Amino acid sequence: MTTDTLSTKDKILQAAAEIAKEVGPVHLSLDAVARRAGLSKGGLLYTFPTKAKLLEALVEQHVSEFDESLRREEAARNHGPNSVVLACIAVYRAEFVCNEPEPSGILAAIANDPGFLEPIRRYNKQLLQRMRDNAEDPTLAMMVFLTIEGLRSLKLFEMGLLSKAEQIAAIDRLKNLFEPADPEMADVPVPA
Amino acid sequence: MTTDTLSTKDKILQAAAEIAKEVGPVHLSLDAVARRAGLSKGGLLYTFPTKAKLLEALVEQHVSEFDESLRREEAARNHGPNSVVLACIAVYRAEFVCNEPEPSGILAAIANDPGFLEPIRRYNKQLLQRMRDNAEDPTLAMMVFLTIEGLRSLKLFEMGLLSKAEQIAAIDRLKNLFEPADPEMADVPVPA
DNA sequence: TGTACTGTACCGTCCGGACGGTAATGTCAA
DNA sequence: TTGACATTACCGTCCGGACGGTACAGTACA
Repeated sequence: MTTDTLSTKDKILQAAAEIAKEVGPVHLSLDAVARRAGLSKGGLLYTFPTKAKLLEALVEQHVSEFDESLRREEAARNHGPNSVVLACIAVYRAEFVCNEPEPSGILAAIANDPGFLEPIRRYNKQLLQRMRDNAEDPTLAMMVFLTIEGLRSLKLFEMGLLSKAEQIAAIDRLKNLFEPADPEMADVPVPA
Repeated sequence: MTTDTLSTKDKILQAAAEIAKEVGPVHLSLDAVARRAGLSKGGLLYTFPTKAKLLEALVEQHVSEFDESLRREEAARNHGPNSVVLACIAVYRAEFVCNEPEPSGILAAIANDPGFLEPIRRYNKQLLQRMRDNAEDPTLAMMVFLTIEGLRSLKLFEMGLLSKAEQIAAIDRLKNLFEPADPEMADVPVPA
């Protein structure tokens, strides 16, 4: 039951993200989503009673998926110093290596109603705080956050500026800023 | 005449960006833009014969404004080494200090038609190339590009994560990576 | 017997865009 | 310098279509 529901939900969510990406959030219609997801409009409205609920789910899905991965990576690092920053880098690296699709759904949600930014704002605020509190060099943590945000943005808008290798190199260089055993080296970047 | 025309155009462009920001790009209607810009729908359609043309102008305006500022800053640095990166940082810093509004218009354009990403993609590709070619440390140039992109993204989505002071500090720290007279220090960040 | 849909028909609203004006200003030739 | 026409910069109205959402009858599986 739950599995079936989730599966249908996921199909819808995926369809919505795809359509938003293809034709732009403005032209994301429930009819098109239903068609792509392989069910009727009635069925779609049965699962998500309004368009707003669908968009909300799109945002929720993305944030909670990221958070789950992050917590897992943090735990794997025993919540030690810099674990939040490193976990964040690891999650982004993984979702990048696994070729996860860009979250066009979020864009669609925001385009429909800027109010959907609020939960994301809240989450990011709290995340950045945790990154800094847990990092040995808070300023550097902020720089990492910004760089990842830059990579994310490039991905979100499908700018094909950097090759996969370049992006992974950037991520790994970021990681190296934190991982050297010698703490005095923590804010010295490795040479190119 | 021309001044009047430009003024009307600018009023429309500004109105469109404001509305997009307030109600979301999806709900950006020509009627609303006309109302906000203080003219009739007919007058609006006279200035921009289609909605697509309006959105195109929104994108064009933003890109060309940035490019003009950039070229100016580059020239001020006599096109010497690192001048592109430094100019880029300076432009972003200036438009940030001057409290320029976030370019919600671009979001609106993209939301209407992802095709509007293409010119931006092209511009960014060429910009990044120029940054690297002109920089003493191309990898570091890329990192700067990503960090600025991160700050941009934060601004675009109005995440109020970093205080003004923090953002300026981040920008200036970025600048310091390139500006020290001693070239051997070029990729060592100043301590926080 | 109910949960999870399908399929269809329909309603009200909104929107982009076309169109037909019009008033003010400019141009130019007789 | 005046009358004829052109251009610019708008106004107000209308329409076809799309979209979100409702309602409801039917169906298939468990």
